[in-house]
Amino acid sequence: MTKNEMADILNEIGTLLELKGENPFKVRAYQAGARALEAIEEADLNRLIASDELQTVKGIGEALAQKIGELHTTGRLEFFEKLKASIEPGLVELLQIPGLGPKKIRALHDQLGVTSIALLTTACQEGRVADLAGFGEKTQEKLLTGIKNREAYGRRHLWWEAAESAGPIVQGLRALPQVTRAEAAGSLRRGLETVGDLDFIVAATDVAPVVEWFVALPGIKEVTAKGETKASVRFESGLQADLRIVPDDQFVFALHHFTGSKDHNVQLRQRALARGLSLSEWGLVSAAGEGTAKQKAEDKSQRTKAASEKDLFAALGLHFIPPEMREGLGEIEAAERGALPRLIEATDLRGAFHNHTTASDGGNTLAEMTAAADALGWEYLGIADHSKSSFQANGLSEERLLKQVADIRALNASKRFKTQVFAGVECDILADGRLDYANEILTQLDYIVASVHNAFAQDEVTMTARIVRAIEHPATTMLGHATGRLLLRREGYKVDLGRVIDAAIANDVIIELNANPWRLDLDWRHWHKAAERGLMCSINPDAHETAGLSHVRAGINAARKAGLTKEQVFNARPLVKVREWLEGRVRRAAQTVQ
DNA sequence: GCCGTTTTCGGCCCGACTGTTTTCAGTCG
Repeated sequence: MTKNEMADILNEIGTLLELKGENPFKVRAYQAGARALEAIEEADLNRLIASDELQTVKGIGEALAQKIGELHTTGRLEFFEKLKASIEPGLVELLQIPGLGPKKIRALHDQLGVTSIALLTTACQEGRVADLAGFGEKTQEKLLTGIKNREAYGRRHLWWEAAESAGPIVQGLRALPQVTRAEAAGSLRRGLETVGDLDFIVAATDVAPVVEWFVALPGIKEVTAKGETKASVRFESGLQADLRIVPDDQFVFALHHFTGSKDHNVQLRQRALARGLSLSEWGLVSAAGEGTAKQKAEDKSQRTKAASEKDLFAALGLHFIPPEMREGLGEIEAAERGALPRLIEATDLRGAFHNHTTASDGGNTLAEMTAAADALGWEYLGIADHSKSSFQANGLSEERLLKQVADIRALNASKRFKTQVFAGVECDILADGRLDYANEILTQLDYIVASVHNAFAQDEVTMTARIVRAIEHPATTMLGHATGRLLLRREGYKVDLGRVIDAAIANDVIIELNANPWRLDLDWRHWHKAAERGLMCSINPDAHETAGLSHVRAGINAARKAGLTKEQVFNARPLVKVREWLEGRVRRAAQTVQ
């Protein structure tokens, strides 16, 4: 059983205990244990279990260590199976309905015998829910609506699409006369690959007109909350947006609060408490004395001053933590040690590889793509059209590929653009791990992106061996989209990424961080440790048209979440260095294959 | 269930909003 499967079980235990009405802190302990488990490297985990040291991991105590050990050795957990058997399975899905938590679900179950969404629907329609204590007509109606819209409401949205929706709203808010500052916060600001809802934090001199403007935005389907400091709306698209309004001198605290993940915020508040301080979205105040943190924060003299988030972190003895890193994955400890990396920035990129043209399935010609890269100020652009086996994508025959290489050489010689074009190919990794062209073709190119485009259903051992074989090919420069996943649409193929990463490091092969907003593959969660071990990253837009070049922005988000520096990203290097490195690879490949 | 530079027991982040209530519980983030 893999560690992620074990973590899933711990999370499920948490959910089941919650439904049983268990102590919420116990529930949280299981969830925290699951996260702690996920953060351990597979190899370290085996060692920790073998040496009986799992309890040294923060968040895992005696009980969890025993349970993880049982799962690891037997693949089963008796406690879990008994727990599962003791709860109606239909109750778990009731948690998905907005407005229903464990307490209300228990009331519905105990008093009305509700054990599924179907039975709840009937009970609502017959008016029996409204008669329960703590429920009413409105609740009953809300539950019916929630059931009806469950699918659309529960859906997450691509970061890219959420950012496109949020941009105009932030601009509109900033243009209001009452607004002094406005930012989008939440997972959007953290650059997470998918976003659940939008959060807007606004500093304003007068609240009401801002709220009225917000709830009248075009495309709003319903206003779900409207109070003195916040409003919530839901758009036709299913996307929900929350607006929070604060006085200007409390803006920093609110922005921080609604940016951090739940874990990050909990950890930071615990840190504050350990220092005798209490942190909330309203301010950082002394934890001593009467009154809530909010009440104290209303008194300026009691509130720690913070003109920026940097001041807020400094008041807690921390270096500034960039928004992308605020996931509660160890960034606070790193910030305390002053060990946070200097993250790569969008302006560090000097070019990009893995871009398509009309020669295969792209929408723009070689010249148009180059002109677009030139307009972005890029020093170089790598073209990598599909190879011959990708028939569905109009993959290039040897003849067409060599023609394109000649076209690229001619374009460079013409000096029509400042941007230098590298001739490459996105070469299919065939089902047995061979590349899609003979060596004498491959060695005429500047670089090769090797990618899997078929036989996704291979088992993990076969797929891993296939990809490793492609990595070991001397002509391979980089590995394309390592898992083939499409966010919110398709799981990646099964592959042992640890072995793939080891092979890439051993063979000096780059792995791409495919920046297409649907892919973001290899996932940022794998990058930090891999890069520390020497894996080189390339942020590749996989552009199929000129506009697609801008997708590197999404890749930068992911790289920053992973804590990557510009030194760890190949296409942050200047042209001369890149050319030198690629030429060295080609020379070596030519010698090896002869 | 976890954890400890006040604690091995008694805490565990903090606040807004809604709906159902006449002072608060439940849910949500």
